[in-house]
Amino acid sequence: MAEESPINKLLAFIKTRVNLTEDDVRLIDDSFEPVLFPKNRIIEEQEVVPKYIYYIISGYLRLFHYNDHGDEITSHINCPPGFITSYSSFINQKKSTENLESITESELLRITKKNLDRLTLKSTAMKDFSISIFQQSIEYNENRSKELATLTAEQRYRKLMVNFPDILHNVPVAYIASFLGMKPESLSRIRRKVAN
Amino acid sequence: MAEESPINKLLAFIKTRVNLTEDDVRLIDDSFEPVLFPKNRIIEEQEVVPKYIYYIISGYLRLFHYNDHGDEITSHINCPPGFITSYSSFINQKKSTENLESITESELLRITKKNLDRLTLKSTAMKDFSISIFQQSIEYNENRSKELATLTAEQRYRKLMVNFPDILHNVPVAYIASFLGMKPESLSRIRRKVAN
DNA sequence: GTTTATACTTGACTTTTGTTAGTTAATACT
DNA sequence: AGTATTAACTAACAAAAGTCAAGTATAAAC
Repeated sequence: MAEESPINKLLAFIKTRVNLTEDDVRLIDDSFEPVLFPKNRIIEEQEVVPKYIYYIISGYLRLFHYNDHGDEITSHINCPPGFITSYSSFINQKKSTENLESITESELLRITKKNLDRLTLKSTAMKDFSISIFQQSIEYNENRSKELATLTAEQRYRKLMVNFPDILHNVPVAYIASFLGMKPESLSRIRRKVAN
Repeated sequence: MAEESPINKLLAFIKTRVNLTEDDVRLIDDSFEPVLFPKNRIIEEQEVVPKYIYYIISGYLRLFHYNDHGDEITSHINCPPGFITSYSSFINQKKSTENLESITESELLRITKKNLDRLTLKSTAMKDFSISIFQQSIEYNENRSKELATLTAEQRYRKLMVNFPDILHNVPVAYIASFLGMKPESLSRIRRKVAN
């Protein structure tokens, strides 16, 4: 029976989507590097080419940037199981407009673009898996756009609570408000209303 | 000197991103099919797997669906130069949640998923080009999410006018309002305000 | 443990956007 | 051309979300 190491968790996640040979498993094992970050650590910085894509073993992370007034805008929040990076910048290996930051202490598995390319060349299963991850990112953003365009602030909050009920215990409400496209004061009011 | 046929327009567009061999050109020529649609024609239907991705030679098109109240929600509007399809559904060849409709009379070049796969297998340039189109779609939706989350209705309208100044002469304001995530009455008010 | 700083909430008010209903303008039909 | 139909605009009001300025709770620092 497989030990619950970070790599085994990643392998289990990959196997929910594609079938892996023993060679695939060895390649994956060689390509990903485990890292641990304390809370509130900037992991990838804006104006810099993102070096890694990260699989989240534990912890909460976010992508954010500064708007014209110097306020932080949180564009993405994620937790296990899943990957996080500034996707379009990582794929194209061009400067990111976003910072990647750990919100809580985070156990991650990271891989460089170069090693991911090597991995997807050597393993057709991993090529399929990689494509599925980026397709999922397209779907995610199409859906996020749709929700922001059509739902009220309260409806967006309710959907988030259904999909990520634990987020409130781990992520500051100011980040959540920004991610949902509203002010912290508005989220506060909505939370009070929804609670009763 | 190249004639301004639909295929030559597409080739010119592709050449702005990748270099094409003579073989590539021949393959592309064989793979895309020119089609003409009158205005207000449903080209791909929701609940059906999208058959083609379309390169727009002329005309305006949109993606839309019906919400719980039966109202049309326009999630995307496009015009030349560029492609249009329900991306995530087309890539995965699964049922779309969106209708693709011509807003004005539209000249298009279409290609099936099967032929696109064949084309990208035979031509590395077209593989690179294809990837760049899907990467652009990721960037587009990331940016659209950001704008919907952070900009006011008026700011979103102003940005659209800067980027697509001709859209008002070709697309009903009701579609534009829906696309911008507001009601037609709000857009009407904003337009009057911005005009003065 | 007390203090300090930060995060979150609350209330009063303003601004923005949605709603409803009526009017005008544009388009389609015969 | 004249009528019917649909699209777009307007105005008055309601609801939602933002702003500003407190206050309270929570967590960090000493």
